[in-house]
Amino acid sequence: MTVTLADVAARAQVSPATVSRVLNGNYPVAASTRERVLKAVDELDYVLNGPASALAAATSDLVGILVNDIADPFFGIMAGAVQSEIGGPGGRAGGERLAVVCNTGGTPERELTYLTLLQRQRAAAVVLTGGAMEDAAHQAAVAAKLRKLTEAGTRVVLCGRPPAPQTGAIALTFDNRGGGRELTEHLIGLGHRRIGYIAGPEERTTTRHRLEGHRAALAAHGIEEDPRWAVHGRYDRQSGYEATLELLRRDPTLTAVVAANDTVALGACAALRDSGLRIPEDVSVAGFDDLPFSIDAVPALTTVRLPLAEAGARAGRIAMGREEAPIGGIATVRGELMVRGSSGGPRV
Amino acid sequence: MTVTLADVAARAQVSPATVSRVLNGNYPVAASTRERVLKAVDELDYVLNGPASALAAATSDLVGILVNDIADPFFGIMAGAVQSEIGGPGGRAGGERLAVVCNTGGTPERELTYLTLLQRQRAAAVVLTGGAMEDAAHQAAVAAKLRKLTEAGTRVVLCGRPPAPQTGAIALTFDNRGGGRELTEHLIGLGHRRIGYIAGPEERTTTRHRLEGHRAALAAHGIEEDPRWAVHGRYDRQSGYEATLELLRRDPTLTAVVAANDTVALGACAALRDSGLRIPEDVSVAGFDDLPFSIDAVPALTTVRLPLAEAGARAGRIAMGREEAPIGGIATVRGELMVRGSSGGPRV
DNA sequence: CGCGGTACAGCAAGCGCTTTCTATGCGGTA
DNA sequence: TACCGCATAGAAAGCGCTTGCTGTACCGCG
Repeated sequence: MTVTLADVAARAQVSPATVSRVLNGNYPVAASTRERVLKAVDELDYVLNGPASALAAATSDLVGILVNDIADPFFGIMAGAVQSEIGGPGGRAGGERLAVVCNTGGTPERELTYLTLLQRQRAAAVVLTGGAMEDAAHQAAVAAKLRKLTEAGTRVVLCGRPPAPQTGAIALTFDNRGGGRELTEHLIGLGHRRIGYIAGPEERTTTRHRLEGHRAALAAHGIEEDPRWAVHGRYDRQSGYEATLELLRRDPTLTAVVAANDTVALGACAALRDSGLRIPEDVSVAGFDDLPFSIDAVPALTTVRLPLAEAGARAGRIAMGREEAPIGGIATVRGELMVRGSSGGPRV
Repeated sequence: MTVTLADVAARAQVSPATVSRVLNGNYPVAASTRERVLKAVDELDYVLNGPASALAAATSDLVGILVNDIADPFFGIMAGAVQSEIGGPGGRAGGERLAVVCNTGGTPERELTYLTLLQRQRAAAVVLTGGAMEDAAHQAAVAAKLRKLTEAGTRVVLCGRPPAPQTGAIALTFDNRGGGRELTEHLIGLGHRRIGYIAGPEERTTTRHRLEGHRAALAAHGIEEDPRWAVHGRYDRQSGYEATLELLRRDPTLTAVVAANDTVALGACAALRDSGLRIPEDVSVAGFDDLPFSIDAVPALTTVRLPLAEAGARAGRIAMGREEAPIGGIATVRGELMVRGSSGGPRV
């Protein structure tokens, strides 16, 4: 039925061992033999049995990439960058690796299940992207899982996620707090004092850090935050739209709105326009991430650029052992303030 | 070192066979025995060895999803939908499947390599998304690969791709031609006669079909197309920007520009604005796909909505054998014209 | 009381590959 | 010429799991 190593061996008149060695290329094989084997492989159209090989060699060429939402470019960009570095087809590395992109939907259970599934597949490495859940029980469970993975020799890299101490995981953390602070300071510098904030889901680290940065900026400038100025929502456009209307209802005198990310900011812009407000003349808007479409918003979005592709690529290289891990296993990746048309001085 | 089935068996005082059966649940096991086994599994923190199990059972729980560009929401949305249906964690199906999202970058070699890699892993199913390359040699190679896969029992589904006859693959094809035609007819109906077209890469089926639809509309209305009105580019924003400038240079009297997709349309909008032209008063713009951000463009983009999530979900169900394949193995998925602010009557 | 049937549980043979250890042949050196 | 070592190929023992087949109780029934 299906052709096996043994078939190839028979055809090439060598032992299965020799065929295996030709295919893996980590043992001396005479050139003439090698050619004979390769010819047989070609003629029989032989394809290695991955599971069998993984079992025998106790290694696998699978690399897991966990993302919260694969339809969101924020994750897509990182995942693509990781994949380009792990040496899949077209990658730079030697062996061919299969990237397994897992969509957790941001739910703890699926995150754990995928981690187990990857552990079951004996994945060579795992990259977790995006913010973590703040639920203590879940964090402990994930940490335990990560520890198991690293102990079993799987390299674990966190990309855009807070460090997971005692797990052996390498962390490339985004400086969400610093970026958030810089962004709000920019608005304050423009003269804004009444600034609304549309935060992401409460239980996410990313949400909390960005909000903390925002508040730090307010505090640093002696601005007391009105509790009405902050709303929590999801990381999507509709949430931004609704939250903005809510914000406007609570305090129509706001002169600026900071969104949890660019997608939310787009929703905010739509809500403002639909409310008859001009951007930035009446209300300034700012986002976070600098996703590709942000520059095409009208006016172009002021935001904090996160080097998603670079971070993802680095995470991929570290996962493959092709780049040294940062000292202490933790590196902070900074964002860059991008001032564009959506922010301006407040109306007088 | 690592705990195996045998360890669990020993601890539960049963044979390995019994443990396996408890875990797979496809053979009667007394409730008391089952509990003892599960307790042992829990206590030992046992995780099944995927490769070993796949080898022994000659099946795998991997499902491959090929996309051209994972950072592009067009593919991300489809991939996410497929994944939600294949019964991974959170999915509806029973067994837990691992979705393997492979980023081909739109290159033939990587597409083939990934297909081989999936074949090697004995994937349970493979879903190919997005347009195909029109290179004859490559198409033949892919067709051969697909045939091998289906022959080996792997279900193959094409989502948003032309059918691959004689391969056993099920095709869910987007009606790009019909959508393109409808879109251009809308513009013609508004009074436009001088319409520029920014096509995608030449060798893609998607590109060709959309362009054919456009031309069919022109022909149907007796409009002779000026060769200067069409430019080819990539499916990205920058390409749209540059192509639009080129179009404007070639014929400044154009009253409308149709883009290969929404992303390209966004670039076109930017180029028009930077050229001092108003949308749609001076030039109308239209896109294709109706990606989430299209409604947030200013003015909102007139486009053809493709039911990406629905198609992806259906592809996933078919791949899992949970939905019957369409008769003849081919189904056409139609787009829906979305008329929004970016298109209006031509300037007089 | 004996027998067929049912409901479990175990044995053991692989699944297709990798890899250690062992064999063989040959050239070079003393 | 005899011996040693190197280069290369093969034999065979698993890797950890699944599953067909073979027990072995125990039940109910005639």
